Amino acid sequence: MDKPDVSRAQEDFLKTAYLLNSAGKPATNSEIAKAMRVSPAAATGMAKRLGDLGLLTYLKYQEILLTDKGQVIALEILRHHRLLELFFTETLNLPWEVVHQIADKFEHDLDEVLEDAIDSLLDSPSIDPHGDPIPSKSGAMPATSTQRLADLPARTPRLVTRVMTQEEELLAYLGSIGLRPQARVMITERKPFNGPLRLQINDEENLIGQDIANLIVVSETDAE
Amino acid sequence: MDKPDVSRAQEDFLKTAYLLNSAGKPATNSEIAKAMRVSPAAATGMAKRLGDLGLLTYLKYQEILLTDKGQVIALEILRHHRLLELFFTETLNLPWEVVHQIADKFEHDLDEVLEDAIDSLLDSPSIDPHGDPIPSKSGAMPATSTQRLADLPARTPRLVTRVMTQEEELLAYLGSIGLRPQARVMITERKPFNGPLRLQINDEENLIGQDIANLIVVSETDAE
DNA sequence: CTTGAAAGTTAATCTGGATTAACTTAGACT
DNA sequence: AGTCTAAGTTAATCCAGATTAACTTTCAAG
Repeated sequence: MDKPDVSRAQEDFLKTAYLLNSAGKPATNSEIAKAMRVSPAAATGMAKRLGDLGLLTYLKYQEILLTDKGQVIALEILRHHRLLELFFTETLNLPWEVVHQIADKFEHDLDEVLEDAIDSLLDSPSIDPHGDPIPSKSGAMPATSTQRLADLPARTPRLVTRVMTQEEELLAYLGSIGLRPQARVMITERKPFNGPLRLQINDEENLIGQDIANLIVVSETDAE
Repeated sequence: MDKPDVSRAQEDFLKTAYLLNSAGKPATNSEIAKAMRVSPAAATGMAKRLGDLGLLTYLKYQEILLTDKGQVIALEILRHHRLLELFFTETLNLPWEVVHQIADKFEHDLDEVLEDAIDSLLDSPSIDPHGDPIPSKSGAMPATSTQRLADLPARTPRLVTRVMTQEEELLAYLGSIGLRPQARVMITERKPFNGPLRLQINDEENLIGQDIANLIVVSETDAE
């Protein structure tokens, strides 16, 4: 198996395309350009290059689709990213709102020796500090719940499994009110017209808006 | 204080120049090019660019000299490198012969939050696993012994303080015979004409050649 | 004080990745 | 069907960093 030599910019592009797809959005040129904070023209150029490398299929004006080879690389980078996030929170007690940007830089340079050492230190983890699934070394993505807190009926106790944002200030806030993976949550009241939710978080009362509730993923079955 | 935005290649160049100097060699174009594994022409080009940035003084056909600003950057990178080496050996039990190449990649991306977290986890260490001094955050380089094992008189007990190679196989070998920082060493016999040395390493007998003995730095005073 | 090898520089060229500006295409809406 | 806007592409251009090939300097040794 030949592994084409891929630059960081290329890895980032593949990762971005993959993440858009897995968020249900099509990997269009403009979305990718926006996410990578480069001009649309730059994204077009990169798509062509990666198409030539056989890592994605690029057809003018069409959505970009990763090939198997491209997806393997995207998953590898994602695995690196999430392993690193967990590693840094575990070993250094760094708060969950800072590890994302750190991992973004290191993910491209994580060689296999280090990857394996981290994996075994952490006991082959399957989720990172935000609850995002960590692909296995073979490229399998662990299944995750799709139940959003925003869609949960009232008086249904659940566990938070995932918090789907990387915004630093927001994460800091959510952490401060205990809204993080493993927390027990239950909606006690829903205000009408998509109004705020009254919540119990580990037996503490709180109030959050729909936007935030939609970022919180909870377990699909009752909390024990 | 404005920090010019410096690329990895530029950081590597500055680091290389600094290391050559501190090994007593002049930072000449060819030495730098050789150490960085690029063509001499590439080194010339880089020297010009860094000269324009005010990070070194470049005069045609002359030895390269880092400016204060250039040295600050070199020391910062070196600090990152050595902190990372220590961090990875400590947290992951990685052997000392593998951490160098890993740190070479990560050193450019170590941001301050992470640097400080590592520094405090490790209790502001002043040497890395090879005994190389770790510059302080303010840029002070800890003093180190200059006594080479190769120059040590016989029957003089000392402690190994530093092992000056990054060659993987050699480090693995030296580690296997216990020749690493903190080991007690004493030369018991010197064969003539720069011949091999008979050594006691932590009370075990062994035999090494001059070349290797010259890479081993020992304490300047007797082992306790 | 010349000279020749080693060191260093310059010139031409390449590539990846980026930009802006101008043009083209797709697709929803009248 | 025609048209307007948003999305996408192309073209021209830039820069960093690299290469090879050809030239120039330096300096030690005769």
